Amino acid sequence: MDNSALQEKVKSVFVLYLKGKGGRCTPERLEVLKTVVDIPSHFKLDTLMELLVQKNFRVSRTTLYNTIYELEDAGIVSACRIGHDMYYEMSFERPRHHHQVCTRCGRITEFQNIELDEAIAKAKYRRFTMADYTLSVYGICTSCVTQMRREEKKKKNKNINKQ
Amino acid sequence: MDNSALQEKVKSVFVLYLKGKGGRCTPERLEVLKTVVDIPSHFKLDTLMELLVQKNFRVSRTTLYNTIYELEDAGIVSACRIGHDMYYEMSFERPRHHHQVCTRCGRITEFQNIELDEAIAKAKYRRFTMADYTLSVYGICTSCVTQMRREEKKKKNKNINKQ
DNA sequence: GTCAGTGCAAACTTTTTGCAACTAC
DNA sequence: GTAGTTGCAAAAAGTTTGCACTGAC
Repeated sequence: MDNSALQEKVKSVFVLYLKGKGGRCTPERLEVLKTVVDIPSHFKLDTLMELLVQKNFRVSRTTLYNTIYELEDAGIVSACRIGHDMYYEMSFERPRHHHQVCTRCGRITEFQNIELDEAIAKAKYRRFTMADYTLSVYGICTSCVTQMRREEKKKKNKNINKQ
Repeated sequence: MDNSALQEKVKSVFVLYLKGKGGRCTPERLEVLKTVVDIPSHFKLDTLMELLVQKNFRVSRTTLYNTIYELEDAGIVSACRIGHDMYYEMSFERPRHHHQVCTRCGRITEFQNIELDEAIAKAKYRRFTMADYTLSVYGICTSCVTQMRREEKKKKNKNINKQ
């Protein structure tokens, strides 16, 4: 599906959702949605704000929060806490994925793993019916490992020179 | 291991950690640690504050944050975001577990699942070395399901009486 | 015309920071 | 004695709320 087709589809879902609850299709909501759909992965509310400013579309923080919550409710956007920050991302028709957080550089990347998803879906829960889940994995990304090795080498060389 | 043995063990770990980095064993830190060890599961910083107040032990918020961060660093406490709130829990010598969050009543319970842990440990990650992870499962707990059914029944009965 | 939605400012919550006084070592 | 810690108060960051005005229906 190309971007404009996705845009249309998501928009119609949101419009239907709004109609269903007696909500209104304001230009703010539609523009926020459009911007969100164009973001390829997770984003902070601040980033979304900036993107809208870049488009010369002024929205208040209040409306941004309001709209994001509506989008969550409509099942188009999902929220997740990573570390100390709140991130959002379009979840509509995106395959499920998880987040890898590098505890050194802070970069957050995504990975998919169907076996894992199945294991979580099949797991037995205590007096509980699972509907959704978030998995965040913490560790070190390979580029940080490389960098750390390089730094260590430098340190060792310095020590040798000192002796 | 009974509670006082655990208390001793955890304390010695913390003291060693503090010595190792040239930190100091202040009465505040030791009392916070003792209180944390006595909490059976996850807690908010505010709850910890209240428990200390109940003990007539005055600590400032600043010190509480400071100490919790030290405890995290020492590997005694781990932090996790659930929904909009930050929780802490003693992780020292506790088996790994995950959180089930009921999206209706907000109650957070724990569950263990070794197969899941193994699946996560064995999973292939993209340019990344996994060190730790958090899994939060969202859904409805059985007591909420029961309550919802009861309410639905009541509603139906009302409608029948109206007709 | 009506009522939901918007934007602003202010409030609120949680966490961080600067600094003087204190105290563990 | 001295450096790490504490507690306060203020600042900062993120989110929510009250309210008058606006505009989608």
